[in-house]
Amino acid sequence: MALQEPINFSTLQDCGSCTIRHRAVCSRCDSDELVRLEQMKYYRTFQAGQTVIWSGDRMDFVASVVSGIATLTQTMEDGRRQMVGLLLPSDFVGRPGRSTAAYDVTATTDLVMCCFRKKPFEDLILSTPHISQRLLEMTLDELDAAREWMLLLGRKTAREKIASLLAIIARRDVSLNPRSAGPIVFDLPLTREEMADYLGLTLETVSRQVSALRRDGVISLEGKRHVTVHDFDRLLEVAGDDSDGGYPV
Amino acid sequence: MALQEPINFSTLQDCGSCTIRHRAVCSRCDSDELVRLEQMKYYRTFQAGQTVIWSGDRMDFVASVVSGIATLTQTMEDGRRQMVGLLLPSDFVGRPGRSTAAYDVTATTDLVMCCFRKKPFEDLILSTPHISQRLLEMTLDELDAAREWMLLLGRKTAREKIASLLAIIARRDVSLNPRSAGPIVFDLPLTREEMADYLGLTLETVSRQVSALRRDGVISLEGKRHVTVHDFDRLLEVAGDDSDGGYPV
DNA sequence: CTCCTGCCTTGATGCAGATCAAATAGGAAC
DNA sequence: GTTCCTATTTGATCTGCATCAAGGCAGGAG
Repeated sequence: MALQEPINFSTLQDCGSCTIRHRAVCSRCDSDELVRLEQMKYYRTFQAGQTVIWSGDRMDFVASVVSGIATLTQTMEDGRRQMVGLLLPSDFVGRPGRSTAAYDVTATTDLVMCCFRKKPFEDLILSTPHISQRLLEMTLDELDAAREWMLLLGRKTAREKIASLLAIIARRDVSLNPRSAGPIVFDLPLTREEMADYLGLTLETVSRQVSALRRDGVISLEGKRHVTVHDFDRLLEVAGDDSDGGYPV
Repeated sequence: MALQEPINFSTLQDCGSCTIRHRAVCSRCDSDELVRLEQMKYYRTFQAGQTVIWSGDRMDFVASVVSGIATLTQTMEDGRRQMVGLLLPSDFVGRPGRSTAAYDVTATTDLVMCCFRKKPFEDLILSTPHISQRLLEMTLDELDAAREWMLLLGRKTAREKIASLLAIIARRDVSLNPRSAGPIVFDLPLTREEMADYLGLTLETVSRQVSALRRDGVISLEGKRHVTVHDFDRLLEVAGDDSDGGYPV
């Protein structure tokens, strides 16, 4: 994989100019609260493919994803794997009050995380409602996302699953790089195998269904990762979602 | 189903003697906070099979399940259904800051809920960290449960799914009626169809796999609902869970 | 008592996706 | 350029669960 881009840590140090400032767990903090957070924070970087932490390992920090993408996966004894979360910039990792990791956390792209030592962070949220309220809101959002994913895993066909995943990635991409109209273009941040682990499929089925969506004109592919969605409503229709589910925002 | 048992509302009115006092969203409240909650609370009862609220409907309350069992389900346009949550006594329903229900909520047994009008409740949690902290903790637990369910839906076989569901119900039953050792006995609170909706299966497959577990001696059945688990570790093994996943507590 | 009705079981068959196997494409190292 | 090496595609076959179709059973109404 590519070498890691150099990180400008001097820029990172300043919460006020942080790229996830307005969306992360700290988004509601006032300047006093930010000062306290800045004192306990530190950055960690991981290269694509590296494991951040293994399920069951001692975990003495919590963190926000600053840039890059990480995954949460569960593994059964015989090796079956299920991804249970996709962590994007501003998403939160770890659980106050828990001492070990519940899932494997892996960097799928180069990754920068803003970490807080767990004990000071736990103390801080007891006295800082702005943080715990935001954390509650983010956790409720994750719970909704997990439940939407349960519908996908339990009831959707392979074709619908692939289309749903593409729609989620496309929606996120538009929210980061808004454009007025026209086709949505993005790079898949996941390998076929990672997509399979997320969707409860095999990588062969993923590959076949991606090819089928290309054949049917729902998407175009350049190379294996670069995707063009010509008609987002069509994609949502194929995904089995209510087509009034809202344009990507 | 049976007629609803009479509810003794005079007993219910008093938070101090409430059966879910120590586990619900109010568990950390001091007596002053309970007084404020008592002023805004009211009880609602539902008969088995009744719908509490439909997805998309306006929802101007949040609530705790006091007794009975409710389900959260999502439905696709063509009728495919997936249960995304099982609500047991002390579980919380609804989301502060959201005005409509995100899921269908249905009573599968006779049900008593302790409801709080949403606006006063939202105001209260802003000033009552005991409630919002407990709510965060409960939401994080639900998120963990949802993620465990994602592994089940995405990667487990039908047989493992059934065994997993039985293990969850058995575990809950032991936690409510602890007994030192010996077989675990309980009644299934769900029909075969509800089990299928929870597990991402058809009701026929559920029926077949329950019969198979009976044939193999993993469980015994009297009638269709009364289950005996002779060896909990054996059940966990069939469920594909780490056998050290902890004895029911 | 008999007849419903809702819930459940069991059997026969079909198919979506898994599994097994092989070929191809695109980088990176040399 | 050649040689690996990994990710991906594609093909052939298998299988677990869905689907379609009959009954069976228990409880309530008459």
